[in-house]
Amino acid sequence: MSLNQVDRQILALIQQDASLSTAEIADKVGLSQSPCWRRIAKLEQDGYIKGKVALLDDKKLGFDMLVYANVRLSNHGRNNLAEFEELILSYDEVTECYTMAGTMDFMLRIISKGIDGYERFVRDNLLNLEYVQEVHSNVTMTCVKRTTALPL
Amino acid sequence: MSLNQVDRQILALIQQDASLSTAEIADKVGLSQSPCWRRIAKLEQDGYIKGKVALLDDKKLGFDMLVYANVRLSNHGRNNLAEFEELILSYDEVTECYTMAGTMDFMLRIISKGIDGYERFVRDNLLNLEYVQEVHSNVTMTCVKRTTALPL
DNA sequence: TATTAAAGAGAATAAAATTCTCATAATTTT
DNA sequence: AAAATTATGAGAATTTTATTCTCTTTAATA
Repeated sequence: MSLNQVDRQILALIQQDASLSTAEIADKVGLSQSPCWRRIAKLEQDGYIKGKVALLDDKKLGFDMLVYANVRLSNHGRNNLAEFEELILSYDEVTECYTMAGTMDFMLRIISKGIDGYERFVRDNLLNLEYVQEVHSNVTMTCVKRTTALPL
Repeated sequence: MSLNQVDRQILALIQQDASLSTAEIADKVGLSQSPCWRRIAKLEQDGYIKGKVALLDDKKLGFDMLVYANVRLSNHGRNNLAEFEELILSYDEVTECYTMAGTMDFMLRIISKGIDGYERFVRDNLLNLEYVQEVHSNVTMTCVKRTTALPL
């Protein structure tokens, strides 16, 4: 099952604004409402659309600290990767986590309230773990751009 | 204007799933539909909710390459920050961009199709610029976690 | 060329969003 | 403390949107 041009257009639209009505979308892509609706339903069914979410204003809610932290585990820790990853999933402050090519590190995106909030998180939840060998914090200053949209 | 417990609950819910109906949300937070709707409307009005978007499956759409690139500008480039940032905004492959504390670098989150897609992007759009001094690519391997939700 | 499968249009229905009116509780003012 | 104002909730009414259905057209296949 593959996507045609209209499908891509639909995806491009709703990844920017999921509050568009199917009628509006239909209009923009040159379809009538019901087939447009069916396409969207199919895109969800087939898993192209993972979900719809509201994006909140982090600054306004007090989250003024955004840090990308590189975490290096000890040899011992590498045998408990599953455990570490479970923990990461449970920490709401960690909004993203990747393993990196080259190094044996994890990169974490950590959002918190103030430097103190960040320090508390790192101390209590990362340095805490015996198998965490090193945490290197890369603090962001200004957000120039941030979008969830893919370059379709 | 400040948020009460119910407002926070509402935000916590819709940042996870924006397809919930106001009736469902109302139910979960212990309100009836209309006041719940009004709260949500106010949260939008007041800017706590920046928007609603559909999250797409990047892998499924062919975006299998995710890189965090550190970009260092020359002295000359630092006098054209505005121009550089404008460009960044125009590149759909760059989904995030921050200036970093400490260094005078930018950190870019770049999503593309394959190594070749990435290389093409960097060559054509970054190395291209005379005032870009250095691009350091940090390639991600596995995505352990990724959410847009704030730790409310 | 006949036949089947995909995909679109438009109308009908169901569900949800939005608005309105009224009641209650909290807060402020006198 | 009483009166008045404001904020917030409930429920019904209305409008809009999502969803389903039927029919037609187009495209693909035998």
